[in-house]
Amino acid sequence: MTRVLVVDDEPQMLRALHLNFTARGYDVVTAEDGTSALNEVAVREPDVIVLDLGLPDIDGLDVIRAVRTGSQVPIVVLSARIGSSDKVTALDLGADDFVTKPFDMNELLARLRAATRRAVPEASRRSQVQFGGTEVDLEAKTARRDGAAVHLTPTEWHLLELLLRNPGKLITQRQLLTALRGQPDHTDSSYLRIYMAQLRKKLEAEPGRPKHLLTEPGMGYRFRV
Amino acid sequence: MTRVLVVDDEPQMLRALHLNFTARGYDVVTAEDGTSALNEVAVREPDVIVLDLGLPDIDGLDVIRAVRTGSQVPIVVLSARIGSSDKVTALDLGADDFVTKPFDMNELLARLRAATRRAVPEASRRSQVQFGGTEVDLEAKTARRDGAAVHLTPTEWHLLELLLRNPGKLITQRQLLTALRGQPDHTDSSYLRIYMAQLRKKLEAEPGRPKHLLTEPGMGYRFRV
DNA sequence: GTCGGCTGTGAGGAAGTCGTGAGGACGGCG
DNA sequence: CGCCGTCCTCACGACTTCCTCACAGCCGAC
Repeated sequence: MTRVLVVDDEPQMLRALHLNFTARGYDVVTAEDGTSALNEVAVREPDVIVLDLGLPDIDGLDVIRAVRTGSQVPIVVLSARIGSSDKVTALDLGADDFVTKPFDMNELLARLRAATRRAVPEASRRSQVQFGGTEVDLEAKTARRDGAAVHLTPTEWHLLELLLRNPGKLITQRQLLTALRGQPDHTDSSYLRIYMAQLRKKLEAEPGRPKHLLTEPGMGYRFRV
Repeated sequence: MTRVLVVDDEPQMLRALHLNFTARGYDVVTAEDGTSALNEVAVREPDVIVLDLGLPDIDGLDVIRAVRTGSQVPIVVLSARIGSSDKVTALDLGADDFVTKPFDMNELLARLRAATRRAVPEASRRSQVQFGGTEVDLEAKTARRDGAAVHLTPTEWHLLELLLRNPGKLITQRQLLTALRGQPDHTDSSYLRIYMAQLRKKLEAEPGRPKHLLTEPGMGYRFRV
């Protein structure tokens, strides 16, 4: 379910949006000022933000700036300010769309759909990945094999995350070594080999015949769903 | 340079947009009807489209639909139709933004920047090449022939990448040999021949009669789309 | 027609890479 | 101080990939 964070200081507007969005099947989170909005962004990780520019504590434009320093979540600005300079500024700060009050609810909903649709596909962000009989939560740093909890070391997590965050994509040995250790000095891949072996032993049904953590001889490794 | 395709049937509006976009450093391509618009999309591969809904031949909404069947290029709709139902339809068909005439040029430019900014980075789009029944993703290092995954060795990837990154261009044997091995000492082309043969066997419909990985006798090889 | 150069194809040994087991080095913790 | 988990190196069989060689087919030159 898509989670939308609605930020507006007018309780009436907040209620109206909450009602409409909930009716359309969104999971709604609300905030009445910039501080709590930024907090909700960090804690609840919404899939899209509807943001009013006129907030009591922080200026809406600064909220956009703050959100964009750490997230690519789509932001639809909703504001009574009709000056085009505000629109331009908001959009250039990283907002995805700008709707002026008063607005048509159907149009807002359509723009919301457009904003979430073109967002980075959830798959590449999603922290929970499943393959074979294995479940991995990159966020919570938990892994299960056939329901049983599996323990992974920090290096194993690092390696696994690189592969799972790029499903289907080949990650070269150089990339992996550079990420795991500081420098890519070692062209020696023996280091990678033992860690891949450990991951396979812990996560693959048949470690000797991996079906998801694949080797590309002479190049690197790849995660296949 | 960002290439923008402007589609509008009013010559005056077309001129105004052309002028403004060019002044802002865009590479502008224009079309006055839906047919030529679709043609330009295919031929010029714009990075963003500004589309007027009122076209003489095809309905603007159908243009959106047609573009979206083969491309993810951002579309900013520009229209005099102010009914919210058109907005909703356009956005749900895959348009990225909707601006009603009359509009503020600065706002349009800002929305254009927003649309291009959040688009899929160029690198990951350009790295996918298709020809015949073959799909190649140079970034992810994946290849498919009639939907089935095909495995390529490092040398094969190297050779294929050289050719695909220079579509239509002749690559001499010397260039290829220098790239694959360290030194161009060997003028012997037998080495290249076996690798070209492997690529054709894996990627061409009829390896004996290649249609895309072509030989230029005495010179080198060439990739034709 | 014949010849020489170039290309496509098959086979096979050489070289490099990978998976695996064993084991030492280091640091945190009781 | 000893224990334990983690990091990291080394060595060896198995496997993939690289690269050479030899030969047949095609094409233009003469």
